[in-house]
Amino acid sequence: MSKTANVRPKRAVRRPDASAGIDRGVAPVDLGVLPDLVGYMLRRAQLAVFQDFWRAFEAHDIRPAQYAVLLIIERNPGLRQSQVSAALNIKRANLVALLDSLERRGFAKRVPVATDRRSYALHLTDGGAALLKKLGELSAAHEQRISATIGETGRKELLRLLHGVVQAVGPSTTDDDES
Amino acid sequence: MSKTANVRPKRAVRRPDASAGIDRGVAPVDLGVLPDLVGYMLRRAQLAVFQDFWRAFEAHDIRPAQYAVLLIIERNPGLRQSQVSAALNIKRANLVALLDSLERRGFAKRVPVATDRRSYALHLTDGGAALLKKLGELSAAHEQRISATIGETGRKELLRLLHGVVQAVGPSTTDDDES
DNA sequence: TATTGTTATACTCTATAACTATA
DNA sequence: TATAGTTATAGAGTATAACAATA
Repeated sequence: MSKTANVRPKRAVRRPDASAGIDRGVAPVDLGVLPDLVGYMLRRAQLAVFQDFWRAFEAHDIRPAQYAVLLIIERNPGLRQSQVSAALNIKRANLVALLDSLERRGFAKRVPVATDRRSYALHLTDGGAALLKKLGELSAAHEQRISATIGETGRKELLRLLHGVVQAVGPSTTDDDES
Repeated sequence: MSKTANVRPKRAVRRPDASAGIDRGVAPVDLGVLPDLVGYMLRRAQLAVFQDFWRAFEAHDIRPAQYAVLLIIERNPGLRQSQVSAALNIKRANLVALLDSLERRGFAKRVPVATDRRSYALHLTDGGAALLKKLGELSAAHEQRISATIGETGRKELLRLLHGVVQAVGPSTTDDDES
């Protein structure tokens, strides 16, 4: 342990006798090892990326989880709620309101299944398909904005590393299982 | 490394001959482009890593945000709450309860500042310093668990890419500002 | 008896406004 | 007037338990 990366010389907490802490710049706070902790940087990066995503999808009032659900329904027409729940790590109970919203807004629909009247087959509406077409463009631009900062090579490498972390460190929470 | 990645028995969704679909086993859900979206993978990775972190720090009942606050106080003794707030992207209002908890448990303390009676200088207690020493070991082991999956080189590279993303895509929300 | 979708509920995080006591 | 810390509150996101209908 204690590779103790860059030990910055602690910047004196300059504090004038009156007020005016620092001219007008950034806080002189030393983050220490935090920037070297994967968890900390993952959280910061996730917040940053989600913020860009949110801004891009704001006009359509679609959030990450909703986009993921739409995408998975598009790719797997007829999917059941429990399957979406398991695939995306969303509790069955929490998926209900999300789908209610998508259905109410005319993007997705629940179709009764003749062979199993407990469940519904999920499908996109024409409006939902059209929406996804537009969102796909916004998503591509969003990804490109990321590529613009770390390069497309860096983006691919980032994805590769994230997959490695996910697969090994936390193979997802086995989802929904309750009771 | 993935030691068999213990795949839960996951009762095969045994279902009559009705809707054939796919045989037993894992969910036959196609995630489509989701695994190629940085935002989606960042979220999955963050959840996975935080889960490992949580398990590691569980015995001490310390969560990521609390650990970050303790670290930053250790590195910058005498820091004001507003500075911690700005540095860690935690709203001033939300920092109060967090510090109350750390203070109540004897890990940190608020020391009145003679020159400005509105604010407090934050310091670790001896107990807090001792705790951090122990937590540092757990944190190092936690990072090593990540290195074990993508290699120490991969971990370093991951950190580099995450920094790139954070700096360019979202230089943090300028924090607390309200009103 | 087990599963699907559902409701109700609770707990954590985060966000905003407004208050106090200082400055 | 502006700022530091605080309070209260609201909103997401996520977690569990229990129920009805169905398998």
